[in-house]
Amino acid sequence: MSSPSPEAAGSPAPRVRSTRQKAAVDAALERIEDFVSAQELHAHLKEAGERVSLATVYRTLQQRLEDGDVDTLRREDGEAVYRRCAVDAHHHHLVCRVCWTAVEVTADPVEDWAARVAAEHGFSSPRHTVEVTGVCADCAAAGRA
Amino acid sequence: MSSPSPEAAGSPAPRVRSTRQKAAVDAALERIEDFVSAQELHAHLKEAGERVSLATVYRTLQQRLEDGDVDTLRREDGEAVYRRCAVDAHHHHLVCRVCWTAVEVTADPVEDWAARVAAEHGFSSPRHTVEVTGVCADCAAAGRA
DNA sequence: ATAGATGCAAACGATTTGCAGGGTT
DNA sequence: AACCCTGCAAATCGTTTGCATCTAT
Repeated sequence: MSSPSPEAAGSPAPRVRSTRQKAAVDAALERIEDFVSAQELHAHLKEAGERVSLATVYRTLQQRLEDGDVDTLRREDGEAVYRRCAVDAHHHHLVCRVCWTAVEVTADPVEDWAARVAAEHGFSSPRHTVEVTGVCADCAAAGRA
Repeated sequence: MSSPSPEAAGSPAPRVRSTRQKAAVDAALERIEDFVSAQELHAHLKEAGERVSLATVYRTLQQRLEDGDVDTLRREDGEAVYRRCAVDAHHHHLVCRVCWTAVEVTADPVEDWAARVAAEHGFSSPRHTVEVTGVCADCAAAGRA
């Protein structure tokens, strides 16, 4: 369902071109350490004199996302925010009980909770196991639930 | 900054009315255990023959949210999903790896986290397993660690 | 009778996309 | 020259809101 991997035969070389606007977006992402929305990033660029259309900002962010160069998450109001990727913490898996598809998820709240309860009860060297399963959207839609 | 608390003098009684549509929304929230978006909830109602406008569903959910009757979070695509604040406090155990002493602990943060990650990724019927182990204070003191 | 509630449709704000022209390779 | 990329505007989509009407109280 993703990354069909490179081409089979002698295929068309790097099909992605480097342009002024992409460089501008990358530079901005580099400069801004926090999470920013596409709109905010666009405003930053405009303010800096960089002329890049909002559509291009969205398209570039989408690309960076696919390439795993940026992280994204939703703000409470639903706006998506991005940040250049800083690979971190250990994660757990959310597994579909039907097709066994697994999604990586971070479990910071759980790590914290585990450490806390252990500490609260005087336990040392805490260790934990966490497993979350469910029925993924595809399987549910296909009635495979 | 909120809930100005009841009225000072002899003021206008309960200003919120109970209506057929609010009851329908509440019933649906009661019936549906997982997180649902306003649109989905609206579809459920329509399918069940309940006639409630989408706008009213949104307004009612907003109210329930302000009253703290429902939880909300954003799905990956930015759509907001809601769930009646069910405090189904089931508990887990903290086990000593040396003497197998077990302590009951509540894991609300974990329950919430599990439900949240499942919802955020479109998984339904979430289920989870959590195990925390460590070395209890006694065993550690006795050098049995 | 009165003020809150509802339905409908228009308004909104974020994000996406079709299309024609422009720039990179 | 070939094809990707960009800009612009129109289209989507979830959610909010104005307004006339309805109804619980």
